[in-house]
Amino acid sequence: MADRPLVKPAPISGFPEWLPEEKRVEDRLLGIIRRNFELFGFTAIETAAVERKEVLTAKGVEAKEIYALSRLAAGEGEGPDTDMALHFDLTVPTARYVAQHFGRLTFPFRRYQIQKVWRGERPQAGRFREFYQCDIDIIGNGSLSALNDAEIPVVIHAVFTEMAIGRFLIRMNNRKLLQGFMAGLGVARERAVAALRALDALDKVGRDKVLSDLAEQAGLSAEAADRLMAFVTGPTDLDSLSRAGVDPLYQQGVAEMREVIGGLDALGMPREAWTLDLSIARGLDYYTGTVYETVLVDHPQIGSICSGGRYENLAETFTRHTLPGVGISIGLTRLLSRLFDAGLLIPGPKTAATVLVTVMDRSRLADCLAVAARLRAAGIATEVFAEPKKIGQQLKYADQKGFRHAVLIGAEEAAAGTVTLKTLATGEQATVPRTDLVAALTLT
RNA sequence: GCGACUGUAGCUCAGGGGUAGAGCACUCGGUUGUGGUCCGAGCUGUCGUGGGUUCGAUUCCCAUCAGUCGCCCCA
Repeated sequence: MADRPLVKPAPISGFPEWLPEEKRVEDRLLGIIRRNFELFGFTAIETAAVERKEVLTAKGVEAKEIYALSRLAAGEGEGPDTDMALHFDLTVPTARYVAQHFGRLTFPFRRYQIQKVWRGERPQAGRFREFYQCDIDIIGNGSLSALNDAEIPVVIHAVFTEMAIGRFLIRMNNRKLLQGFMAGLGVARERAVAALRALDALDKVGRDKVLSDLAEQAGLSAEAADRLMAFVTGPTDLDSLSRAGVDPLYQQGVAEMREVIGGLDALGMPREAWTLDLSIARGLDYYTGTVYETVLVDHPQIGSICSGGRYENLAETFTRHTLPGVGISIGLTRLLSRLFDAGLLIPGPKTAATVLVTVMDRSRLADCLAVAARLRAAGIATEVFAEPKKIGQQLKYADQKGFRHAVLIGAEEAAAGTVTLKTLATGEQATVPRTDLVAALTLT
């Protein structure tokens, strides 16, 4: 037996696995997300874990980010390769889904989607190769009102408020402001992309570094870089913004922003929950208007926990219909791992049950099982300790797993038709008639 | 793709050319039906893998694999 070779159980980097008490926390957060998404009228869909490679690469995503599928061995006359790969986000599958089912969907289409995605990246702190994304998107047919851009952060606000993980801030911007402002400065389009990327790092690397990046990597003149920096760090009230540029694209951005802010106020979004931050650019270049990024105010090192934006034509690679959309994604796995690391979330019980029925005397096992059955029928999650061990060990088990109550049934209780109900946290014990046990547990 | 660091008990880690140790965890006990504290006893290892140097390697060297943390990019 000792000589039997073992396969060493080892973690695979970037594929997190939670312990039961951690998974319970994840499920609780998933429940909050799902409930709030539905509260705003988003309906769940699920797409396959795999897509055809040509679907995933249509948007110019780097191929090394994508895990492709192959079989370990090929059958007769065929190769091991397939044309399938694991999806790396939920936006591309949704675009394909919407184009594919266009005729049977009703627009504006509001869906939410909570699934794992896979990315062929090098893992590091808070960065995984398998993780949950929790997406909402609203997709219009031909057009989509800016009121939708306002509703998205309101949903996110509801989610994070209920999660109670500390103060958070939803930072918003509109890409047309940056792009229009740069057009006004005479910055060429291909340089603007590099400039947006440099700007996005502002609060990470600081003003001086961004200025030098704007000059060296985006090729902006010193004057253009200075004016861009002054704009981005300048006043963000709508009147100031309106005066800051005359480019048509810029003015369109101001108008959209005005509509979004009006919508936020009308929807009852608290002013302190969001801010207009002109440095938010977001890396993905399919965003064309509003962009969002959410951070925990007291833990900026955690980084963005939720981000998204508006795209003018979501499914252009799959259909000739014009389908504008706006959406956002919560990176739940990153959020969870960082909240655990920061001690902002502390795992609780290791069991889904609240009551452990102990077995003191094996000859009375049937009694114990009957009590458990009655509790379960009343909707109280209950476990029976089935191993022949001493009562002390059974209580130790109850303590370690985090049950709230233990039920003890010995000779005295059996004779009197009662049980002893012990509250583990306090050690308090009460003698309760069996017929009152459900009521006693429901009250506490 | 680039760089730095780390692989020794279930976990966190110490050690060091003569086949290994601590703390925690775990198991049992401290008599009858009571957990979290305390005390006692016990169990646990191909020292990541392969090769080289050596009388001898877990220890030194090389390679490899794995992991952690940065950069890039992003959730």
